Amino acid sequence: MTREEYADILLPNVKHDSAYYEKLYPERDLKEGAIVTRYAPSPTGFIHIGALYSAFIASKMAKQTDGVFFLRIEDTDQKRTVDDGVNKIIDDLEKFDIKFDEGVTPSGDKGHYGPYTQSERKDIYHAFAKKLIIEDKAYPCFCTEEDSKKDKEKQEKYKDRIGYYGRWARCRHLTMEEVLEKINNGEKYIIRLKSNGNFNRKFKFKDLIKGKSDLPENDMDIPIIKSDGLPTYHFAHAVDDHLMHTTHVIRGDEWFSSIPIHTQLFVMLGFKVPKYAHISPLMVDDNGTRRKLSKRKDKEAAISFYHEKGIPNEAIMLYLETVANSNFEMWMEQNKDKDPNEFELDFKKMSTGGTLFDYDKLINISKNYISKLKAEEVYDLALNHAKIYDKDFSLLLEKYKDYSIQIFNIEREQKKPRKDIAYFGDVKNQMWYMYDELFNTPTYEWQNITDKKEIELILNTYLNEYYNMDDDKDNWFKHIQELAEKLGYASNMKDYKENPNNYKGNITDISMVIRVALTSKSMTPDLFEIMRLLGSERIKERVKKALQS
RNA sequence: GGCCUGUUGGUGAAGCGGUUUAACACACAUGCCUUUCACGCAUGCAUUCACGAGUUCAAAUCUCGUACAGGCUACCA
Repeated sequence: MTREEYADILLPNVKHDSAYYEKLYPERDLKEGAIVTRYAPSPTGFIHIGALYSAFIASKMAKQTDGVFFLRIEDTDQKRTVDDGVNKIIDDLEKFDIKFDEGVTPSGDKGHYGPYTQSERKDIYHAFAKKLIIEDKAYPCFCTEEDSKKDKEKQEKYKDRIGYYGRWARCRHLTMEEVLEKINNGEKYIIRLKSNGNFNRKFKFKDLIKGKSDLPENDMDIPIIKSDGLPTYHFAHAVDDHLMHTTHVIRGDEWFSSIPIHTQLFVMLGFKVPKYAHISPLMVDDNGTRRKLSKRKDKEAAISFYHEKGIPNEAIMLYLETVANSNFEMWMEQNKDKDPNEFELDFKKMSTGGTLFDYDKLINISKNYISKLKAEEVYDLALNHAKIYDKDFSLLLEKYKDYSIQIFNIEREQKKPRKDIAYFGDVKNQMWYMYDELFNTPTYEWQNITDKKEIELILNTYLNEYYNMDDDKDNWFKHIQELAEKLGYASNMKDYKENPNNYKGNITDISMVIRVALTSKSMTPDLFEIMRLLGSERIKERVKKALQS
């Protein structure tokens, strides 16, 4: 029996041979230096921030070199795949403006290097596995789970390296006849690589991010085709990235230790080894120790967490970019007029250790981002957020649209805008008192002056003698100063600081009484603007209300 | 257990053999400015780069050992 016939029995019904597929996927016609890379998730549900991070880096690298970025779905583990998982991934990434040049889309594949879903490429993997069998670089293995468990126990006992290799690779030396007999008996099998590596020999490897290192050769006869006929990750990676002409494999650093397997697979298959860039993971502090951000344990791993808070997607991207390349922030500072997209990411500037996910920093970036938006943009975004997470508040925003925009415009759209909205979930908390519907039973935060009589005196004197709704800001302030003087308060801080004993208090006390009476809060944006928006009717009403409380 | 990788302040980091008294940003603290808060401005916050030894005229930067942390060690990706 020839090896071809033998391979046919092991992997029957393969329509084409590997040469056929090699021809089907020709070299890409791209300019020098163009990066062809991919995002290759398993469809296991929502996308988390770590995945978003690597998808972003990969997409940006392709874009800035006029390369190709494609989406490949790695669904070779059928137990883990989730219904509609693919659409969720595409949806999520779209929100962050990450788009694919080719690959899986909701309406089918796009591009000439498909299919882009691994479960649809079974015939292709089998063609290449057959090639390996014919060349005596792969063989069937009939070991059961029981067998490998026993071997593992022995290996542990004798302190031997754990795994299926060398003398432990018992099916490696089965003769063709023995194999055929087992198949006739109906025994199940997988296909394993016949490794030619020597664990005690090292080879030099250069990762684009991690730099140079010496790695031991792989000597494990790793599975390449599972008993369900689907390939393992390693094998699919080699076949797909070769056929799809991926130039750079950009992925999470948990794959780094599989490099010996992957380079070996490429070489044994006769493929050119691609360049690798292993991204270090985002970490969290878990009671003093750091660990990788976990989809299951950490609420901040889910994209929905930020969505719920109302942190703009753009701010998240800005944050991820500063984590990716720490010189990004400085670049932004020096190129204020430029689009952040013009910044070029550099593998060499990516950190090699795990980065602690810094929520404070994200908030700061978000705050700065929102402060630069126009009032109307803030209104739209706040409304969108409220529509989902605070229906009642969204109704108010819609009912008083112009009024709300004016509130958002206080101390905004100027050189040094107010930075008080960190995320849209916080908007109501900052401006609820501007809506009568929400100003029902406020708790007044009186400061310094708490004596009811004094408060009453200040407010009444102000309303009766100094308040003029038509005042501009200068006159308005002048009137407050006059009020202060009349009641024995210092009208400017300098005088007060020189002789504090000459006064009952100072102008800040007077303003505070008015501020708290009108809003109940001691911290608000500019009082003059607030009063202008409230209007004289409501000012009078609110003063009355405050005095009754 | 084995094999890799990493370790610069509260955090992210820059620096990678000599003008570095270790950039910059976040956080924190104080002061100034301001009718409050915020903004802005100023100042402070690592005498030292996990620890130990070595190489060198010179080390955060090179070498080795130790400790700690992370990853991999599946017919999961």
